[in-house]
Amino acid sequence: MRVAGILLVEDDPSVRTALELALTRQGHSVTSYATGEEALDHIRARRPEIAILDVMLPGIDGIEVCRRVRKLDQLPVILLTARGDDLDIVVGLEAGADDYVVKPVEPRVLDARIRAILRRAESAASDRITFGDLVIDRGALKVTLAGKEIHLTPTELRLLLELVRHPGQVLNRRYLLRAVWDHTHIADSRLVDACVQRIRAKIEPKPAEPVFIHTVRGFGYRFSPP
Amino acid sequence: MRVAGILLVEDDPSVRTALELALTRQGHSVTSYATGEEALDHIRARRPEIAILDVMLPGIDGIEVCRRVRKLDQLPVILLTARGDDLDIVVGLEAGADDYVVKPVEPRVLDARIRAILRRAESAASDRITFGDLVIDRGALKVTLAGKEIHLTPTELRLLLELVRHPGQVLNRRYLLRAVWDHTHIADSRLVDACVQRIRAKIEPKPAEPVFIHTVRGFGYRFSPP
DNA sequence: ACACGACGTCACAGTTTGGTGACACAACCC
DNA sequence: GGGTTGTGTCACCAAACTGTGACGTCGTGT
Repeated sequence: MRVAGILLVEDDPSVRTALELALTRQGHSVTSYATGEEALDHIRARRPEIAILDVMLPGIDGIEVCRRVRKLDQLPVILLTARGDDLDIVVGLEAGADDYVVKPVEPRVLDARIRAILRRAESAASDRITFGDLVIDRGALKVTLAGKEIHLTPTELRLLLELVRHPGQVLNRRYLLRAVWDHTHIADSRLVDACVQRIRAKIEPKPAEPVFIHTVRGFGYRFSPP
Repeated sequence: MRVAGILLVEDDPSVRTALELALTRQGHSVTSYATGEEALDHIRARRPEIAILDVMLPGIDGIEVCRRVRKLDQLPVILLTARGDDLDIVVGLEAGADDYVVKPVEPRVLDARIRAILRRAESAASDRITFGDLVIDRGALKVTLAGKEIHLTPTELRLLLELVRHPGQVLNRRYLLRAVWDHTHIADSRLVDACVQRIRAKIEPKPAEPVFIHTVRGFGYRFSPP
């Protein structure tokens, strides 16, 4: 369970409140701090979705916060600064930042950049993944197809999640047996096939021509979005 | 063996060559085009790691290329433009671009932004090798030729992968029989030949004049890119 | 030019593989 | 207990795959 939201770190109170207000208006939930120390505490405790860090901060500066964050997390980071010379940008991005934005910034632009970064980070980190009509919520353990909830049994769900964890990759039957079932299973069994078939019957519009779970004859199965 | 690199699309020849040179100097492998149509073909056929698209292009513009790319792939995209007004940026990012860079751009900065995006996209990257029009994805066990997926049977795929594992090397029939088939096979048979022939029929534009799998009379076969 | 061995080509039948539905059994819930 | 649900197994079938051998073609050395 994660608390969604933006972490904003900016020492100038007027800029801070202005940005906080603007981002809130764009529909984000924002928490803001004035120092890097507070920001690091917040990140450790609350796991925000993304951090927007001013580079010039008293104490630990934004670049350093970014470096430390990178060591412990994949948390997306946008660096924000008044200085826009090339060296600063290069240094900032090399510290692990995902984007580098020069102040003053139009709120709509910042919002668009936030969304662009979240969009990419989401596929890897989020609890909810979307493949066309198919939505898999790993947190709620729920699967919906075109808005309608699909009931999957525990085993089916585990198998589907295992396939989805490696999108586009072919997973062989032995691997799936180990990952989804207890490793105490005979190597040759139609168990995986039967389970795949049951999942298909539930999530594939035309089970005979699967769109999500593809058979790779002689090797195994591959989950790939349509 | 070549690894797919950066796709650059820019209609102004002088800017294009300048950027291509600069990026090559930074250690990237760059392919460049002047139009969106060519770019889309290239993407389908060669699966680059990242695309850098000028927004203002004759025919299909960069934004539209970006939109179409997003529909079929997770390919990272950087939009490049001379116009830097806010609305453009928002529209560009909402079309699915990962970053939006305003020209003129310092090569080091562009390089840093490329690396920042690749860093984040990397987690989803699978191991593909590209030989001209031929793309072999070892994770997905998929082979595509000029963007079209080629169906290979298990044995054909195993043989092709074995050949590709040693690009430029001549592999003799006995070795291939051991590696691809069970080692319990008679040494002399047309088996390898027949399988090579079947692969050629699928991946070689003119099977009679093979470009990928070459016969080395008296020794065996060699896979080498065109 | 000729012979010979190496390789390409092809069709086909036996085998393998995976889809499918049925079924038995265990677990679970009223 | 009686019904319901989930799960593993099996048998059967269609489709796909593959090895084989016969034959054609090509390259090479004499």
